[in-house]
Formats: sequence, C-alpha cells, structure tokens
Amino acid sequence: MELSKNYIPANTEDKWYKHWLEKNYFISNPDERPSYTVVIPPPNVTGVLHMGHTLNETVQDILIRKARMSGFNTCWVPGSDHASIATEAKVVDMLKHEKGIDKNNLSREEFLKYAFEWKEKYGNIIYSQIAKLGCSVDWSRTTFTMDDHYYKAVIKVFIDLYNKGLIYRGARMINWDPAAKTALSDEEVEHKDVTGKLYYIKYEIASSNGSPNAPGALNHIVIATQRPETIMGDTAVCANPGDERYAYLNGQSVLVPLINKAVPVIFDDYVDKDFGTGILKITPAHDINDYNIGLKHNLPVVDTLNSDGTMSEAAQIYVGEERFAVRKKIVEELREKGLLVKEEEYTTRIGYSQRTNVVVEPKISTQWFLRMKEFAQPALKEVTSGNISIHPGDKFNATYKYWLENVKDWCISRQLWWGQQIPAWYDEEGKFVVAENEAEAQKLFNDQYSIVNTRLKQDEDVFDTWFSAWLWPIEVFNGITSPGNADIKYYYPTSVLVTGQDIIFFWVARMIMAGMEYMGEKPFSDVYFTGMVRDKMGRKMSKQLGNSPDLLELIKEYGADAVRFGIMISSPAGNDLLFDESSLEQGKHFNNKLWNALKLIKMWAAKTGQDDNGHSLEETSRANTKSGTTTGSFAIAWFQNRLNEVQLEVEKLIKEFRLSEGLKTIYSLIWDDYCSWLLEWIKPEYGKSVSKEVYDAAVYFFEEILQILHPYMPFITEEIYHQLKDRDDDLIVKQFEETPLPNEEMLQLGSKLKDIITSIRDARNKNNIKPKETLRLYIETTEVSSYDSLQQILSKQINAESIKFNTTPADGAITIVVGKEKLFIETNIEIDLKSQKEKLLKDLDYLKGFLNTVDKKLSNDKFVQNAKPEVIELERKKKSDAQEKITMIEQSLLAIN
RNA sequence: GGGAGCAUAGCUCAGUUGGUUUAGAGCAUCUGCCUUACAAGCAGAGGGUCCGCGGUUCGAACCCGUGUGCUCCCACCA
Repeated sequence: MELSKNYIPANTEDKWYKHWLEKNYFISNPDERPSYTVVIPPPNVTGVLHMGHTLNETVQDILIRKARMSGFNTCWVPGSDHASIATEAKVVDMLKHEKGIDKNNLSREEFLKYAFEWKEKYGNIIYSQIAKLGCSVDWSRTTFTMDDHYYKAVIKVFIDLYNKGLIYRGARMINWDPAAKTALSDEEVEHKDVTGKLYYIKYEIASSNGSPNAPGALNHIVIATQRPETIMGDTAVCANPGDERYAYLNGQSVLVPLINKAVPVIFDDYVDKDFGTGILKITPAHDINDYNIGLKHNLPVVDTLNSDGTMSEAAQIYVGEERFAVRKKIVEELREKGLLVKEEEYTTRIGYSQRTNVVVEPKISTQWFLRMKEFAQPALKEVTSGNISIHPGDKFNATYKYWLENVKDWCISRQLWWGQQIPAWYDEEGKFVVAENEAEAQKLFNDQYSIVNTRLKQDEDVFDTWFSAWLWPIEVFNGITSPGNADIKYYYPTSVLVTGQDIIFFWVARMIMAGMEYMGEKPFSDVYFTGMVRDKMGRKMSKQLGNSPDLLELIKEYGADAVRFGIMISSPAGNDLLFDESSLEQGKHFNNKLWNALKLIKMWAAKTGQDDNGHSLEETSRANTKSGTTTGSFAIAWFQNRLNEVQLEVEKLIKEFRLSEGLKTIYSLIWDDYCSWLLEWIKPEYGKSVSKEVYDAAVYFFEEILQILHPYMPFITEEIYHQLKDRDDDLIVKQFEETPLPNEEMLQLGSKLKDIITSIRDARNKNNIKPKETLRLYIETTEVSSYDSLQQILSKQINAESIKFNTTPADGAITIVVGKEKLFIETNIEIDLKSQKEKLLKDLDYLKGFLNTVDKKLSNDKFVQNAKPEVIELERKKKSDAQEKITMIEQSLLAIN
C-alpha cells in the first residue's frame, strides 16, 4: 500500500485504540506477575477535560504503558467524581438558564434526576476524551463516586467513624457559601488580595449609667470596619485594657449607628491598640475572632444574614436586600447623617468559595465534623519515614508536614442534594441516631432513647465530595464494601498517584489517612505532582480569558500523539508549565519525521526485493563493502551502543519521574542519531540498494526506538511497527529486554566521526564549497587503524574522492583541527584562506585562554596538594592536550602565511 | 505575619555528593541548500556578567550569608 506523503493521525488513532480494546490489553486481573496500579484522579463531572487533565492523564498513561512493557500486570482504573458542590452549582445553573427551572421548585428526587442526566452526559464526554488521548485504562473497572457500592462504602465509613467517636455534630463557626447556600470546609475557601475600603464610623456614647464623661472625652468614639453592613450584628465594642484613651469608657455603652442599639464597651487583650482607632466592634455572628471574643465575654449572637446573603429580620433595616448592595447604602446613609468620619483604601485578604467564587461569610451553623488529629499522626509518618515518596519532594514535604501538624476538624456536611445523603435520623424533638437505614434507626431509637415507632426524618444534607473521594484507592477495588477481596489484596497499595499539587490537602493527605485507617497501609508508594498548566504568557487557563484550548480540537488538529508530545516536552515535574501550541507543532513535525523514516525504509525494502519474494539483494551499498568486512557494520555497531546508552538513560529517568527529560532524550536519539546519522550512513547511493543485513538492522533499530517511544506516543509507534512488517504481535505489549552496558570506545569513535564530518561540512560552508564538489582529505593522525571502519562512511558523508593518511597536501589546502588530529581539505577550486585563518585564530584564542586557566590551577601549590590525584591527572592531560593543539594550529597558521 | 520554591542564551528549561574544558538542549534567529524519506526538511553558524554583593574552598552556576525580583502555600488584625 502506498504511504501518504505525511502522517495522518486520524487514519490510525481510532483504529489502534479499537484494536487494543479488542485484544483486551487494558484489562487486568490478578495473576502471579507483580502489579503496577494507578487509580485515575477522577475528573469532576462538571464539564469537559482541560489541559491540566491532559497533562495528568498523559503522565499516567506513560507510566502505565512503560510498566506494561516491563513485565508488570498493569491496572489503571478510570472513573469520575460526582463533585458534589461543583456539579450541583452547574446543574442549578443549567436548569435556570436552559430550562427556566428554579431548583427551589423541584423536589429532591426531581433534581437528582436532572443531576444524573448531567452526569451521564458529561461523564461520557470525559471518558471519550480519555480514550481519544490514548489512555490505556481498564474500562471494565470504571468507577463513579456515587455508584451503588461506592455510596454504600461512604455510608459505612461514616457510621463506623461515628461509632468510633471520631465524628460529632455541633454548632460551630464555618465558612458559608451564600450562592450555593452550603457550608464549606476550610480548604474550599480561597483567599485573594482585594483592595477594599476601611470605613471609620462614629458610635455615640450612650452614657447609660449616668457616669460623667472623663475630662476631654468625646461624646462618641470612632471605629474602623471594612464591613459596615455588619454593624447591626454588633453586640459590643472592645478596646485593649491597657489603652488609656478608652479607659474612661469602662462600664459604659455605645449606640450602634442607624439602629441605635445600645451595646456594652468591653476590654480584651486581643485588640491591637495601634490598628485603626484601637477600638473594635464585636459582631459574633459574622467573624471568627468576634465569635471567640463573644464566647469569652458571654455576648449574644445576632445573625443579620440569611443563608442566601441577604439581610435577615435581625438586621432590622434593609431586610431582604443583598449584602454588598446594603454595604453601599449603609455607607451612604452614614455619610448623610455625618457618622462617617473617613474612608481609606485598604488591602486585605478575602475568602472566596472555590466553587462558586462568591465571598464566603463566616457563619455559625450546625454541621457534622470529623476529628482530624487522630488521623494526622499515621499519615504524617508515612511521608516523613519515606514510606511514601513525594515528587518533587523538596517542594512539598514541608507543606504536607505543616498541614498535618496544624490540621483542624473537617466539616463534612453540605447543604446540597447531589451526593451521599447523611445517614442520620431525627425525631421531631431533634434527637438523632446514625444508622444505615430507617429500620436500623428505629431500632437504635428504641435502644438509646426507649422510643418506639416514632416518626423519623433523615438528615437533608449530603457529604463533602472529598469525604467520598478519600476512599478512592480502596473502594475502586471494593475494599470497603467487601474487605479482603482478591482485587484489593492484589492491587493495594497502588503504585503511584499522579495529581495536581493544588489538592494535596483536599485529597492526597486524606487518602493517606483513609488508607491507614481502613487498610492499615499506605494507598500508594509514590506521589507525582504535576504543575499547573498556564498559557504561554504565564496566565492561568480560564474560560474568561479564552486561553483554555479544547482538547478534542487540539487532537483533531495535531493528533493525539502530538498533543501528548507537546505537553510532555515542556513539563518539568512539579513546575507550572507554559502551554504553547508551538510545542504541539513540534510534536506534529516529529510524527512526520518518523513517518518519513518509514517511507525511506519501505523504499529500501522495495529495492532490495525483500518486500514480496524475499530475494536477497545483488548490489550492496558503497558503505557496505570493504575488504571482506561489512562496514555498514560500524554504523550498526555504533548505533546499537548508542541505543543501549539511551535505553539505560531513559529507564533511569522514568524511574525518577523525569518524564520530560526522558522524552527529550528519545527525541534526540530518533531525530539525530537514527535519522540524521545512522540512516544517512547506511543510505545507498542513488539507484543502488542496501544489503539484507543493513536493511534488517535498520528495521530492527526502528522497532527498538519505536518501543522506547511507545509510552509517550502510542498511536504512531504502533502504526509504524505494523507498517514495517506484517506481524501478529503488537508493540503495546512488546516486552523490554535487559539492556547491556554500551561500549564506551564505540561511542567515542562515533562521536569522533560525527565531529570530523561536522567540521568538514562547516569548512565547506565557510569556504563556499558546494556539496557536489568532491574533495581530497588528508588526515594527520597517530591512530590510522581507527579509521578502518570509519573511512567509507566518512568519504560518503563529506563527498571525498580520496582520503590519505599522514601525507601533507600541496599548499592552499584548508586546515582544520579536530580533537588531536589535523585535517587538510584539498579541492579543485580556488580557496580564499581568509575565513579559515579567522577560524584558526579564534580556536587558538580559545585554547590559549583555556590553557591559561589550567596552568593557573596546576601552578597553584594548594591545588596540587589538596585536589584528588585523578583530578590533577586530568588537569595535566588537559594541559598537554591543549599545548598539542596549540602547536598544531600555530604550524597551520604558519603554513597559510 | 509565618513558611516554601524559583532566578542560567531572545523564549522554555537541563546542569544529580563543588573539579571532562572558558556552561548545555529544544524552540526562535542568521547563513547556505527545492541533495530522490522528510522545506512540517537538510547542512552549518551566531548567541550567556549562570540576578547583585560578600564569604567558604586549591577550585563555586552548584555550598553559606545577604540584597533584589518573581511565584506559591498557610494564617482570625478590625
């Protein structure tokens, strides 16, 4: 079949993915081989995959494919996360805008029906994207965090932890999201720097107890606040007890402006005398500090906000209006009434809901909490002991440690419908039990409260999505719902977790906790953190900026392999990566390079007559004959060693999770060593053909480099593997064999050959000698025999009509020094020696400078005394080498003049 | 306020116990090539005060201190 001019990904990608599926290569079952297991960080079913996912999935697929080709029983579990709040927000939004439905008018069941439809739709899009990218996941194990068994697992764990006394229910100050109308955990709040205003407001002194004002005292005080809309919730004002300016207020009250409510003046060390006016309004319902001071001083709590962020009845004024609108109105009213003393610009950090991006309100609310201290110790030890390795560790070990040492209780309840409903049952008086179902609950009511057959109502709330996600590496193998089953025993602990550094606390730390609690063992051995994908200007990808490309579009334009290449070539572990489509372009070019190498080899196959009839060839390439030995054999022997060198290096790099460097190494092996050197070296002259031996070697090496590249670029490698030969086996499962150490001498000989060729080509360029112009090469060397195997290649690559050793040419030849050898190039055309003289002078300059630094070292007594002998030996050698070269160049210069 | 990380070519980055040269790669740039696999290519070249300063050392891009500039995480000062 005729090969297309360029590689066309669309022709191969779906075909091979389908083939791999049909052959069940992705499916894993426990057997006697060692397992290599990865659980996918389940994408949220909130939408489609973005570039961050692309990077993550690619990394995982590379690791999995590499392991699959290295003798492991690989299992990559795909799935998705219901993402409670994030998805619910999306569904609510969709209902409102697309169907004109208000969530408040739906029953829980009706809403969940829509939510499941949403999940079905987006879950499937996500899965198809994962497939398009080539990910070799075991689809038979696809798990969703609200699957029946998974749902049960979450409930079971909650009940278990409750019975262990690790879960409690109570009123605490929590973060409230007024848009989603739910509590949030501390980790779901993002703090951003915001320039706001500090308003200085007058509070009249009420003088309620009739005591006279102190001398010089005013009839009002001034208090600074950023949130004037909260003043109606004030239940005291507070000064530092050591602050003499306010001592006179002891026992007095002040009036809250606008509503003229009298509140006491109290004193507490918490107040900083030097900030603002040194006096603080206390609003226990809406600030965590105020709440704590309130507790200490027994202050009442006046909650002036409704759950949706509007003012409540308790606020007395502006009831039902939105909080930020009210802020403006209150400032205006204060100004009109002369109660606003001044405003100043002020930068502060404000908490935003990670999911709805609205300003979070501190609010007192009854929620479920999980005690975390008990979990922190074992989870910390796994990492500090090195039992779990984090990559890159220098960056994250400290962060991990800090969080665990300062961990706070986890608010696990959410006022949402999308998620696992909390299995707590309440009677009409508010007594409750925790039970799997209502029947069980009735029984417990009987046992605990001696109440029989009362009307029970299940808790309306659901769990934080992370309260299900933390069980992921266990329950994808049903480890909670059927402990000790064959899968969990075989696959747990998993090998590596690949995820974003932004969820180290949300998820990574908590999975380790759950693993220790429920399996008594870590959930994974390594954690590989990828950085954030930004655009090439370093900005975060976002819909608003329009800089977040569509994965399927990219695959359509460049092909999945090129997308994988592009994202991997620029992604050092743990650092943010700047995504630039030009790297995908590079990937596309790389595909094409491979494709063209294939075309070349197919052409040879046709010429050698090996394609159909298996004829051996009659003619051999010029590079292939020399006195009975095949010198194609040098090219072949050299490449074999170079290949071994790269194989070992890539092996090491992947083991260290330095995937980007691994790809660069492979890229260079293929483009430079295989295509630019090897294929050119063994390429026959026009009209001639290659020997069977050389042809076979070229094919064999092609297969080898395809194998190394396969984990990174699975589609094109599989395609070419099959284009090279008709075969029944597939590259995806081709096993790597043990790699022998490369022969250093051979590698050096190859480098020497390359250097000579490059130097001569440079000289051709500089002296304007056309490639077609033949030249006569003279080599001054002490190692003539080393050229035995190089000569044929050399003369072909530089188009030499003759090569002579240790014979001096006539005047007018170009002189080049390569290593410790002197080359003379003689041609039939007139040469202007100026440029080569310049080159020699430049080389001379460099060498003299270099010699100088070496000399300085060697003439330093301290160096000679202290340095290691081998270092000194090396310096001596550098010195003599440099001297030798200098002499050679000086002689050459003399000859020119 | 506390902590972490980073700063090397125009850009993105390597540089793994301090000594293989006066520091490397890819991309970009420049020069020459429509050479029969590949112009999405080939051949070649140029390009750096390793952020500043000080120190340790025979020797520093690398270790220490300090300054500057970025980035991120954590934290309850209105």
